[in-house]
Amino acid sequence: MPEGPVIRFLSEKAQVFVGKKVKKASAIDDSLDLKQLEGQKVTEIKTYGKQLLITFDKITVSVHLMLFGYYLINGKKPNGKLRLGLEFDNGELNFYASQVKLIEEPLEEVYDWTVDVMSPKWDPNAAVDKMNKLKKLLICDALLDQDIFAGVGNKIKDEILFNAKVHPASNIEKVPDKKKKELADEAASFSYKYLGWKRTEVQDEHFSVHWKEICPRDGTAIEKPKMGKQDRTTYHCPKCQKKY
DNA sequence: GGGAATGTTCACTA
DNA sequence: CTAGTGAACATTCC
Repeated sequence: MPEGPVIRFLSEKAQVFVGKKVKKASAIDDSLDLKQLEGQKVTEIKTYGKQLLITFDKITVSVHLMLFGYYLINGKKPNGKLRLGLEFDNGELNFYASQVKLIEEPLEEVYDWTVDVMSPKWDPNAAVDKMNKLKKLLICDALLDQDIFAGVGNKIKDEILFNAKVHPASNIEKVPDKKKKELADEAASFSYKYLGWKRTEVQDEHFSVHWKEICPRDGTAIEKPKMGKQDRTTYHCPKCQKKY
């Protein structure tokens, strides 16, 4: 479920709970003091990268879906392990297999929205500068770095590189700055496109390389080796994506 | 049963 | 101290 645009989509659907008071807050375990949320009014629901932030007067709940997380609005999974369940007068919001945290510090101290590719504050030039500091790493690692491209995930990474015709195993130092800027811009524009597809309930038919077998540009067989620092599956066309 | 897959953090080693 | 490695967690599907 969980790349930036998917979380943004969830956030849009969850806006119906903004301004509502939590009737009941619960979870399968009591590692978090969720009782303090009961009776509190939701002030905002927004995202930072792949995290959903539900803010209250003095506290924020952050939910990260990690790899397997999922949510249900106005529904419960029969045997699911509830990681966070919030009940309101007009419905409920339930999370499973997620990482839930309570944040008491002001959000501006915790998050830098210039790093979030879907934020109005997103700064692609700063991203280029940060990529240059990674030097010896591969470009595919840079795109997954949440301190540079918050919200970009493994699937989006593949699509960005394909659209910019850059080979994932390219050396960061060798990729020209102009091309890096193109990647940064593509990170944002692809994320918004992805969000648009989510809104029309279309799933992944719009992807060009990820999970594909043949390059839509030249018919070459797509390769998908594990690559980079994190050894992630990386779909790419060995022919039309240039290796720097 | 085994192995993957949209992700991240932390303990441990060299 | 730092960089790198491996484990851990969690779920569903084939």
